[in-house]
Amino acid sequence: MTTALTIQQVAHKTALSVYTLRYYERCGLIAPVGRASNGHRRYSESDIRWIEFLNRLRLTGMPIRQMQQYARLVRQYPDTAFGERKQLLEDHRKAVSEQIQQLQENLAVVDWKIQHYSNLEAKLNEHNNLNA
Amino acid sequence: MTTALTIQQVAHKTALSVYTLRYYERCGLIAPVGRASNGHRRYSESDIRWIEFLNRLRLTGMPIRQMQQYARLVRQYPDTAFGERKQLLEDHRKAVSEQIQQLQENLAVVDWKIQHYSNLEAKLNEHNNLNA
DNA sequence: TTAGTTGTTAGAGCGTACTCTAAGTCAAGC
DNA sequence: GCTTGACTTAGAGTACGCTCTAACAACTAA
Repeated sequence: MTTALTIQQVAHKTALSVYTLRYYERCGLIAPVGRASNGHRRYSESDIRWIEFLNRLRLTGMPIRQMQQYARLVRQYPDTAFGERKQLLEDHRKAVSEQIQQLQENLAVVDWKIQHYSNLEAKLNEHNNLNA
Repeated sequence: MTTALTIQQVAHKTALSVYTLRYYERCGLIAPVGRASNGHRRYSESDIRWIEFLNRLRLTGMPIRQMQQYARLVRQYPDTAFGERKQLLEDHRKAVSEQIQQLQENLAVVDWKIQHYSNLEAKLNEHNNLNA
């Protein structure tokens, strides 16, 4: 028996809103999901795996356009053309690595500023002590 | 002699657009900049240092609201209350560190997928060789 | 039977951070 | 004097990624 989850359950499981799940389906990020007899969506395990991977891409800042391109490749050539998909992911990995690098460099400057404030505080205290 | 730069020059130097520079001034991120006799902005070196630090905050993803709060503190208490500013930066540093952590974790999953595609490609090639 | 819950759709609205437009000013060069 | 170009302003427009609304459908429990 395969578990078929409702949109609410998937929203909880993936930390995406039901709005977002429907939105992603509308714009082709998620292939049309199966339906129960009443027309309600029922997500399969493979739907959920796909959504979870999408979410990884999203959380690394991949724009929706690029996720759409990736989704298109997967659907168009399910069992071949890994190269193109791999290339897309590798380009993204490179971009994210560079972003992490940038974040670390900029964070170092913020750290420097925090240290600067610590020094100023220390001097202020010293001054107060001398005048006590 | 202090160098006083035009908005164009500052845009080049900081990699922000002239629109953005004016926008930042409008919304209080940058204190009103000095003017030439013709009303054109002239940025001082300390203006530029401030803009460059703002840019660091921006590039680490600090929202404009928070930068406004920081700017307000700096202008309100220029020579005291370092504690509050320091706290703001420390909170931000924590948030950015966690974001970097998250990015690295999610990137690891992307890496795993890339590796997966490499393996599939290798199998595909092997198969083709056997049938050659 | 009726109220309540959970879903459906198309399409409108929103928050963020810019980005651009329109109309005008000012100084320099022809 | 006139054009050109760099600037000014207030305010409108844009791109992105959701987020919500309105109107309706289907099922359940009282």
